[in-house]
Amino acid sequence: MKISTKGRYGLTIMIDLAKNYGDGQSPTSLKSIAKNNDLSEHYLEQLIAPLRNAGLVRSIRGAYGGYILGREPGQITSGDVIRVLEGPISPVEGIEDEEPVKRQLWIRIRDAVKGVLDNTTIEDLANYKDEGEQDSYMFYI
Amino acid sequence: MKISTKGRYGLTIMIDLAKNYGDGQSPTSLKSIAKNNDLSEHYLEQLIAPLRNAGLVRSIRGAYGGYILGREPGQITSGDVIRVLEGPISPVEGIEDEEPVKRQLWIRIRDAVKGVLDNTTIEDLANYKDEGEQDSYMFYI
DNA sequence: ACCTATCCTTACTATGTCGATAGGGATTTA
DNA sequence: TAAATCCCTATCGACATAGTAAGGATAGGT
Repeated sequence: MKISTKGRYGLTIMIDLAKNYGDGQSPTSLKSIAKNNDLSEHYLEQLIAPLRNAGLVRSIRGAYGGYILGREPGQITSGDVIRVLEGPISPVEGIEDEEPVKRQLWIRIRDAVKGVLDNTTIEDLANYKDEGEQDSYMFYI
Repeated sequence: MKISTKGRYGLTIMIDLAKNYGDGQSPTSLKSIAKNNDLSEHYLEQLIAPLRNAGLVRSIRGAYGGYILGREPGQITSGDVIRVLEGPISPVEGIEDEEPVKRQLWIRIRDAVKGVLDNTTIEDLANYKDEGEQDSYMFYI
């Protein structure tokens, strides 16, 4: 029941691109994103390929190339990113094959997660300001 | 982002035990549960061991033995079962290590899933009656 | 006392995914 | 034409999943 580094690094990429969005649209290189976040550039290349295929980012090749967001940060949700990199948002494979008793449980979970992911845009994440201590009590399981 | 067969079969076991709960407390054999649900008895043995260690089921050894729920079905949540078999409910490993921007997203997802799992008891699941067509439109991703 | 049903434990295996690393090719700007 | 960048395919070690295999321990029924 975990989101892997694919989805997590994918969000990292998208948030970085969102922060650079708009200032003359000069592309951001993967190298700088990798360095910024202390990640393997080579690994990020594999993650950004599906994001490009899905139209979530556009690429500019050649020297001084890089990536820019495919549309406004407010028009891309974290659900868009997670779905591309992790597959459908669902707590089980083949939810429709489950018997009704458990199916309704999986559907409730799925809809709860969708509710969060589809209502949080990349813009929301890029603009997030840490409000301080409001989450210090949050680490119960 | 999936719940594996461990958690799913674990719920299946608990629901079966809940259905037999109360009628003289005669234990239910794993064999019958396995047959009922067309699962490998041997595999279920491995899943029920942690459930027993956690006190969610009690075992009676010997001929005519089997398992009974460790407490009333209404006092056991699906979250109890999932946590025992799948580990902590959290969309990422080490949520507290994530930077605040993404951490708040993971926390929202975690709390949404917890809300469902911790408020659905085994009794709820065992008593579920299929209401018919109310979920025929539910298979969008 | 013995047989058998059941629980209990450990070991093994096949398959797939994760999280990269390796090595190079294609394209564009200066 | 050199350098920066995107692009593509292959490979790899570690780990988890979903079992199978083999047998031991316990207790009820006869």
